[in-house]
Amino acid sequence: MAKKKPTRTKPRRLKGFRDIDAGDVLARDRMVATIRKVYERYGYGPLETPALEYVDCLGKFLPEADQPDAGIFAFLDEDDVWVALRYDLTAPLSRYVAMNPDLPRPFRRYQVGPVYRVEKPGPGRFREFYQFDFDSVGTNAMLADAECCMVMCDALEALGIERGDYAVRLNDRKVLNGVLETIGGGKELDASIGQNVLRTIDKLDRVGIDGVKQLLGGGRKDESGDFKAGCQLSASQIEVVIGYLSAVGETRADLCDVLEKLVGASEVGREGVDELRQIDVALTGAGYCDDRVTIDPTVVRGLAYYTGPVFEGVLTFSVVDDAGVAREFGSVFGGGRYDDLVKRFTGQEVPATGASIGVDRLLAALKTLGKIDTSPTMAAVLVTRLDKTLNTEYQKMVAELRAADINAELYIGNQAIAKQFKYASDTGKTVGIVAGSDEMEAGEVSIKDLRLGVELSKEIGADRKQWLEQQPAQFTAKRGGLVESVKEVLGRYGV
RNA sequence: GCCGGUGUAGCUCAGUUGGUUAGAGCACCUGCCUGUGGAGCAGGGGGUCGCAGGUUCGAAUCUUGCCGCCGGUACCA
Repeated sequence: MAKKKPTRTKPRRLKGFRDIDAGDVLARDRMVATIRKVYERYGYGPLETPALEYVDCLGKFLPEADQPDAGIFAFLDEDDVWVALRYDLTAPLSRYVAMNPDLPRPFRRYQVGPVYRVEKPGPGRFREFYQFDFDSVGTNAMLADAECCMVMCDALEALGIERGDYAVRLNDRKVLNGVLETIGGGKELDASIGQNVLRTIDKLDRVGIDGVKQLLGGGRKDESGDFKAGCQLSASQIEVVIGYLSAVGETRADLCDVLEKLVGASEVGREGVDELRQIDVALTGAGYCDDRVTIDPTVVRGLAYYTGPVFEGVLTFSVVDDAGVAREFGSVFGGGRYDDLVKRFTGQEVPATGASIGVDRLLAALKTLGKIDTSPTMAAVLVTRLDKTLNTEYQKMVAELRAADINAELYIGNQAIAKQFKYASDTGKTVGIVAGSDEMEAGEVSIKDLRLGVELSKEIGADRKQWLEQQPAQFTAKRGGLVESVKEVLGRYGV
């Protein structure tokens, strides 16, 4: 008879979710700390809201279907009410503002945390990911939007990304809408067609200008032979859109002049251009010129809730993708003005504007640039336990080191000394301390430079015995000089 | 969601036209070496061949369905 198999639980992880190891957590914390300082320098303060919200407050409840929108993680709570994990930090912010009408306005806050979406995971794309937002609620002044652009610039520069390696690109949804009005012949274009046109413009960087032309018209067949139906615009309408997308100007102000002509008689269009002009003036006044912030008619930023200016921070240096093609790293910041978000709670217009960092993407960028420390270990010193009857003494040693603000770990496993050194090595320690009866009698400790040791070990030949006797990376110190000696070794590596 | 690829040990992969007990390298563990990380040598653990069904005397291999992963596409607050 076959042995009965124990039923074991298979370790599994939810699709699109990640375990984040020490190096990445620490790197992310360092990055977040740097950005937080920039936000605070502008006067933004922190806010935390819960990960779970009532679905209707997130604005994703479908009353007809009597259930939440697909695309969010939702469940019925114990009272049979739909509850969901937040899918961004902006919806909770508007809920918070609506619940706290006495907040001084403009209300300015930053928030960092994980958000959740039920989407197909892809490269660099997860179902749980971090966002880091800052927003100003309660002002319709374009100064606020201009400031968002400045904050993005400052944050990227604070992270060590050099001017020229990034750009903030600015546009205005009202200008986009003005163009749609124009091709509608003065009348409002059918909403779904308008959406489709915006979606198509959003694809510009992937399908190119010719692809956009095809998608605006009859449709497009891609490399795989897949056919995608187009927006069915007329040739003259397409021309207007393409003309708009190709608009250029020497400066932001020049481009505004060009855009003004393109939107023609459209009132929203003119309004949008006027907003861009105000932002330009504010930015120029603050010294943020065209080398950092440009107006880019191709920026759409999804179909979201944006009502006015939209902007994105992109990294312009190129990276080689998996296919071996060099391409721009892409967008790491995105944001814009959303004037209608609080209204659904209070009925009052509460103008707001802000931006959000894709934390994971930006972190990936910093890693490829080598601009972030990803060293995983927190510990610097391992005190080994050669002789288990000396535990008290070992504990004194780590206590002394810790009191001197040195990260010190006492080996708490049960392995022999050889394994202890391997452990020290595997966990990235810089210094190993050994003290057996020999040392104790002499009032000494042995201190080993583990990093030097690993270098020297490369030269060991067959003569292991001699190597062991000499221990060139090791020296003895007076027991009383423990802290000082450890500091000396750590100092060699700037730890 | 749709299209394509793929799934064998912790990792990277072999596994010939279906045929004994499924292999290698790396990693891991033990010993040589009970006071020192590497190398070497010797040994060891670890796989219901993604899951379920079908064909067959016999399936990792052929077949169907499902799932996961990777890539593209759609969507993207």
